[in-house]
Amino acid sequence: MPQPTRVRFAPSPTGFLHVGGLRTALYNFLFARHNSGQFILRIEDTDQSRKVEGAVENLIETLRWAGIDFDEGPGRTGDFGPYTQSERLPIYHEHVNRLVSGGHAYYCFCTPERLDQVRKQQQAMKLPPAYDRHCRDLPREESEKRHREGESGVIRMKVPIGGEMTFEDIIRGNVTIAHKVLDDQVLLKSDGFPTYHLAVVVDDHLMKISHVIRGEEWLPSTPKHIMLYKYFGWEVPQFAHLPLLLNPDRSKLSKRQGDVAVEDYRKKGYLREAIVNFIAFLGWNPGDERELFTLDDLIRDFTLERVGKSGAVFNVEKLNWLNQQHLRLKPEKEISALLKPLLAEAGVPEQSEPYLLSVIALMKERVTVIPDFVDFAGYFFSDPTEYDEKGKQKHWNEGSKKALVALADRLALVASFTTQSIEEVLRILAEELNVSAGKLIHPTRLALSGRVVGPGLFEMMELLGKDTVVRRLRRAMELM
RNA sequence: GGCCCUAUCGUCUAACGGUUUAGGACGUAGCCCUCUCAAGGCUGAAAUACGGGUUCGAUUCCCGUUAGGGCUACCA
Repeated sequence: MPQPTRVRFAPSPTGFLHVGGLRTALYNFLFARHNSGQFILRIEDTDQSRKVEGAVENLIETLRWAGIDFDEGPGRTGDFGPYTQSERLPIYHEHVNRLVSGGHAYYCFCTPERLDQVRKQQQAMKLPPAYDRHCRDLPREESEKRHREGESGVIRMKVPIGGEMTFEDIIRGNVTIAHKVLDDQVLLKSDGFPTYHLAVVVDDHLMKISHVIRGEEWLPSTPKHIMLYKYFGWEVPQFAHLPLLLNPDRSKLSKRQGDVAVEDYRKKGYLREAIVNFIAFLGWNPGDERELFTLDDLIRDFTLERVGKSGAVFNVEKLNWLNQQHLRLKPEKEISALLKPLLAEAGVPEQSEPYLLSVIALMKERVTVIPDFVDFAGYFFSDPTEYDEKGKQKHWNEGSKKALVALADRLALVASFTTQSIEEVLRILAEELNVSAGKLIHPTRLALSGRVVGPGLFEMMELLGKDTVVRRLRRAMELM
């Protein structure tokens, strides 16, 4: 009977969800769904000093926004809770004590000052910094006594002095690390909290995690984790270490070189579909030439075998393109729902739904993110007050003004104000005036929208309606 | 410094020893379409880091060099 697939995303609540974190969460989620397994959210808040208020709620909300829902986790029932590490302290104490009794871990009473001094000496001697194992061979009775008497200290794991460890990573194959480069890692801090290394192993085992899918930064410490599994006598899960996400200069993706919080992209008006699609492709591909994927498509096709090994640069240009693609696929009604709050915020009076839908239909192939509708299509909601300077120089002169006066007069008489009839009126006028249609089209667009770019003029005019068109045409005479 | 990982167009990537004049996408250049801008279509420039092996044959396997990244905390 094969083990059921159970994976987890285990962030620490130190701020906003990072795009790298989102990708780790996404891959875990996709892997779980693809294999009909469970996806668990666990909060790793063992560092009291780095805790950020509201970070957990923010994290969950961002995952929810992205469409990544978890089966077990904080605020959800599950058989393996609690899912927040700070609520599991007794579990870690019990387990670390087992390690001490078994001779696999020991009390260490070295002060931070001594540790610091040792490190400095090692550095001065150009030795690799590591704990000098000062307390490793303290007699058990002595250390138990000192502990009982309340002496402050930590518990460290005992790493074998010689030998090496080889483990298999689904993405990277065999990785070998010599025991001698491994430190006697602290497992339990003096504040009674476990370190990541203890907590992750205990929880992954207790929560029956089958595959540990996490960032590459954990690769060097994986041997310590495996060692702990062995010390406990537990079965070791499978590991998959994901390549890192990079800045354009190929350093680890960070603030300062652009936005790294998923929330930032959300605020900029990127679609969740585009973000998810884009993030998924940073390190994974389906093996063929398809690029447009919905979350369901990803679930269907995602496998760890097709995840790459090398870091991927987060390239906004491609995200923009993907966002455009998803925007085109998205029903106008949904775009409208996303757009309305932005319009309200910009002070645009409430529009009727059919009108808004028509504006979206006309503009959606010309925008990259949702706020572009507000920035580029404001003239659909109010008369222009400014006119493009270059456009004025190019298209606005006595001739065009005169022509537009005539155009306004004729349009005012049109009974059925449709794209076709408007175009007919304009082209006939152009012919009569013996000028090219462009000589009327460009100044008309300028007068109606204040801009030199935009959707097809006749469609735009139909949508604006006769009254508005005639009014703006006449108004432009005075304003320009 | 030590250890580990990685290395195909500017970027994301395909190729799992031969079907390859190394394919696609973004971006970029040009053309077409056209009332502008987009969208769309077509065309172009653009890569196997370097050096050794192994092999009849290496982008693909091995070694080294170089470069980049990660780790090296009582942070995760």
